[in-house]
Amino acid sequence: MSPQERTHATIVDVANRAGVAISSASAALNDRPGVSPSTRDRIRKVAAELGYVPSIRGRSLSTKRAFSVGFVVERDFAVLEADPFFGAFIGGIEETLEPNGYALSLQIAGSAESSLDRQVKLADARRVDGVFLSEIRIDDPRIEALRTRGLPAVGINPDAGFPFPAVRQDSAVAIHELVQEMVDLGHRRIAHVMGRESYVHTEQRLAAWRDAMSSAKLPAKTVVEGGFTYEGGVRAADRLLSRKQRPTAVFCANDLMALGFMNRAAELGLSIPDDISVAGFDGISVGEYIRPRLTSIRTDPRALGRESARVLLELIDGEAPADVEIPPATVLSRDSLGPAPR
Amino acid sequence: MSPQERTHATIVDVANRAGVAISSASAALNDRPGVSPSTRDRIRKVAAELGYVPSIRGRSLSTKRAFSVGFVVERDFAVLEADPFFGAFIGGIEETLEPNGYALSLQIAGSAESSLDRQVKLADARRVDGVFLSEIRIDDPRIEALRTRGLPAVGINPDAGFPFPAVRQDSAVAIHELVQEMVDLGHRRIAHVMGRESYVHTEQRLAAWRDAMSSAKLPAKTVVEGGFTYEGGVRAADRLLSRKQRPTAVFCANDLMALGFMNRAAELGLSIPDDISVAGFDGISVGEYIRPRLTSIRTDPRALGRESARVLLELIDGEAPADVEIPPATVLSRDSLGPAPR
DNA sequence: GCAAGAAGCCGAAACGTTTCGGGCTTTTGC
DNA sequence: GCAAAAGCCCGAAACGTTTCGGCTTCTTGC
Repeated sequence: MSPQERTHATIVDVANRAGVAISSASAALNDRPGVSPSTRDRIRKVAAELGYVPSIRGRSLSTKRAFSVGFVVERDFAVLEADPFFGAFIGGIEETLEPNGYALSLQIAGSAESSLDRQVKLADARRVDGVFLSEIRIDDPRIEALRTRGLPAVGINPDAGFPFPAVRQDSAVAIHELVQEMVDLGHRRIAHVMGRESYVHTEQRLAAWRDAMSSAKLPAKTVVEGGFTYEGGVRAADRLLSRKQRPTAVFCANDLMALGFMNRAAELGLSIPDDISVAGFDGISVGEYIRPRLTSIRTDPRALGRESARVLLELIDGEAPADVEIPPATVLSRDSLGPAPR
Repeated sequence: MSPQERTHATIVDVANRAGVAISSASAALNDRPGVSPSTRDRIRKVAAELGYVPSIRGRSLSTKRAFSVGFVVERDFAVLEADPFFGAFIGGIEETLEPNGYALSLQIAGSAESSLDRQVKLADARRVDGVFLSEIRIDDPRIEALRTRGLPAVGINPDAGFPFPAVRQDSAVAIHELVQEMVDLGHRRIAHVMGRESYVHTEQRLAAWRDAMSSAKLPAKTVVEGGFTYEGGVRAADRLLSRKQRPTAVFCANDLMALGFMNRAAELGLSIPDDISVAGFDGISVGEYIRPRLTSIRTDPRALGRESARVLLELIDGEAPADVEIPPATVLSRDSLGPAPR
């Protein structure tokens, strides 16, 4: 069986059958002026009869548009697997893309280099009209690559000075609230398990925690890196809980690390939240399913996806969209936070 | 900023600069015969200088190929979020697609109707050369839609009689082993929490469980539906554990339901695995992170993706690939299985 | 009743590639 | 030394759209 045995009706077929020029058919079908109501109807009817659907290929070539946008996910498979951001974000993107006749070209890259490479290939082959930039690193090389190519891009939670339009969801306020909640519960030694180094969102969460600590007049010294993985959380627990003056509360930069931390703490004989309080970030559904249920910070990846796509489409249309700020993340209070032990 | 301000080098530019005809440039760059080594080199050099990358658009139109395949995911967001299949499967697809110059067009559909609709649109607009068919339903309408359109497709774990090439991973053997393990531990009343009705994989797992039970000469009567969701698992626990003669072991058709079941059982004062044994299906990483760790059945969505893409590409190339069977799923023994209470 | 304008329609070019048939030149075989 | 074959290269058509300038025909305003 050949790849395309059944041949599709083209606009030429429609035009012929309706007895008009191709240009008239095109105008009629695209709601452009210059064709009388009666011919327009006739053309429409013929098109429907023939089951005509415009070929995105011809259209692409002619309009110099791919009608497709790209998203290169750069994440370890291990992390990806337990990551809610991914699916929800894409779902949000789709909400905007679909009604606009756009499709999403998704790629998964294992490493940063390959991620850059893939992004570049998408752009150079003119496969996409624009891309989403997520999981942004400090001095991310993708930014420069995109810039020299003049490819429209939108950043998800980038830092200040980002050269493309951005969509952001503030989480600093929620982190402040969370820390304040800990303080109100009597905690004074509050540690942070930070994410993978050199990621912008790692820094953002770290900075917010630091600010919150200093607002509470507490030292923001106790930080260990957990790399956003479960195992990182386990290691962090080992490191933090072996200290003489161990923290009584821990804020982990994502839920996966919080899970690892909790499990290791339990293995070490500590009870949560009686002996130690733990909070995560992301609000993944699994946090609801474990015991104690994980207190976290709820973000809205779906809205982030929806808005990013909207901004990207505007950018592709030649507009100059302003940055978008969606409603801030909120504290998701559950059971892993308790009063500080005395 | 216009969508395409920087203009890419085309094959015409290459041909002009190299002083040859376009057809020669094309032949040279595509390793086709009919051009001397020296001119070939010259053309290649010029192409490199100009940073020439063939436009997928022009190529698509000319070759009648999209160089892109489609995958429409039809799943509730709630399920999607905690689902490992998705990310790993796509990762596997990519492993095959990327070296072959193909891209993946991903869509997420909330409902079955919309899923069909999206699939059809992808096909009719000639956006893709083929599609993956996953989460197949009994009498899935997508099959017919694909058939009438003559669009290449490959099925993931379809049932017998599926009209397109298929890639399968057997799980019946593993389910047999799992049930046998339960029997060996003294269990006699073993229940099944099945997935969402009318899905092929729901039936497959149910049938395997039934077979295993009958091999062990046990009645395969106790079945409740859990719809593949966490809440379904919770409800299943309510239903099964309120019986006078409650089961001592439960096999859930996915891990998410097993999680719900375990949590509800714990809430009802039952201890796992002392009072009741629980097993899931999928082997999601979260199963490792909860206590007790969830015994499950490990599948290999990554390999499934990799092989499906391989088969799909062959099919697109006009070959007639045979069905592929990847190594079977295995039992992932952890802590949620124990001896039957007496 | 007539010039000017508008409306409706058409033909052709353009987008970037591949492919095919056909000339020209060089090599080969005898 | 000559015909045949091979090798190299070229021009043009085709893929399916959109778009633009121009040609008719109709309407309008006076």
